[in-house]
Amino acid sequence: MMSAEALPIRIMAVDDHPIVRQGIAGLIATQADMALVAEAANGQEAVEKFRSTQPDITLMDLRMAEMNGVSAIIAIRKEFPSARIIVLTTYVGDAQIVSALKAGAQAYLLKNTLHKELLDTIRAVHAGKKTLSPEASFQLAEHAVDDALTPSEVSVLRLIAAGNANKQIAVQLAISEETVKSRVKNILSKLCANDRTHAAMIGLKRGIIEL
Amino acid sequence: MMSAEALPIRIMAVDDHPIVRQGIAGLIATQADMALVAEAANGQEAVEKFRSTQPDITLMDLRMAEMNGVSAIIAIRKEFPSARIIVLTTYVGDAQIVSALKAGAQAYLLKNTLHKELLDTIRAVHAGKKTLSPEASFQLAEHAVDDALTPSEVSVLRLIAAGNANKQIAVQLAISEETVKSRVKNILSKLCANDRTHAAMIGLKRGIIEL
DNA sequence: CTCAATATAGATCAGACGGTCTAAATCCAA
DNA sequence: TTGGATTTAGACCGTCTGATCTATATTGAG
Repeated sequence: MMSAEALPIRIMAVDDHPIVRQGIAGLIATQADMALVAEAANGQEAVEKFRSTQPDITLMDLRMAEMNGVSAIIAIRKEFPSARIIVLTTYVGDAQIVSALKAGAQAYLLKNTLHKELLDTIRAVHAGKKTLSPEASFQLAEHAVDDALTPSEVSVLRLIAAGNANKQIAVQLAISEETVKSRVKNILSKLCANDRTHAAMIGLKRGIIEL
Repeated sequence: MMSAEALPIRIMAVDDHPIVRQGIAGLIATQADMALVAEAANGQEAVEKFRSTQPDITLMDLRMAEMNGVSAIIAIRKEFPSARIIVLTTYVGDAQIVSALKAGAQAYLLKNTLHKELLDTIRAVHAGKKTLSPEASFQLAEHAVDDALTPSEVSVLRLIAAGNANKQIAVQLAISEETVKSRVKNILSKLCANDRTHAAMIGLKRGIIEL
């Protein structure tokens, strides 16, 4: 039989904002069954700290300098396949949610989540469950699976957003202008965009490309 | 002569993320000369709470639902012209910084600010000084004053970003298509953009328009 | 292995876009 | 009130864009 004072859930917080880490630390401190054992300000640090402390649960932001959250999740789970990671971030679009879950995140929470929901999720994931916040699920449901852009379409979209004409894109990707046009056509169709500008904005909103 | 135990600096935190407010609360709690007297999750709440508590210093995020930070600053300073407000936000572009300062903010800090710098700024602003974080100053210095878009140019840029053609923009703004073209020309020139798509992205990056 | 999806490439064409030039009405500040 | 900025509007023109159509090579999944 387990002791009444079981081992606390060991947690690492990864976020580039000191204030957010402070907030997580304060929240965890009020919970008897949890302990904050590490903090990291970017993905690189997160991987190193994970190695040295091996927390039960990692709270991970996605937008960070040095190494973004998705890359950090991939790196950590490559070394520690059983790592349990909860993404805790502001709205970044359905494409980012998909990437994070594919990379091996167990849960996805938005930062405007209430304290109780965050604590519940930590305990649920520690117990082996997978969860998605209602908002995240909604974002995913909004877009059918088949409207995902192919990698080469994404590369074209990125160059469109940077202000390149089809001809310039063709040169940079070493393909013909006609091919670029084909991809643009597909992009507009998949994203339901009126024109290339609209497509770039939708790509941003959905997290397919970054600013 | 003042007592050794002077009145603490009364602070309000405005941010739509509970975790950030928790972080600010935790930080303030460690300082003997400060006290958190109010919290608000959006601009609307911020105005109401300001009325009832009249804090010495308000820490204000910019991106919030209901009422954004700039509107809240304007509303608060209309009623209380001596209100001292520190903007505490993630990078949102030079245009937003200008708006916030014009609205009457005394200081502008990025959320990746270290705790010490935030505390220093609170004390400095409470003592009547105005400060800008180095990053904010840099963002401002990057763009000359004369490359600011006029209000009508901004309205065109917003419609460009929404995926409208010049003809559609003309109808929506009740002006001729030639006029729209004139504005587009000015926008491209002022923002140093290759095309309308590039202009929309730059507008976003600089906080001239929102997603 | 086979089917479907993807990447590639081309022709054609109307319409949209962006550059250049001009110019009048309005409005605000010096 | 006078000059400067803004807003409005137009002509002209070459280029780019997006729609439609076709068609082959490659690749990955079943």
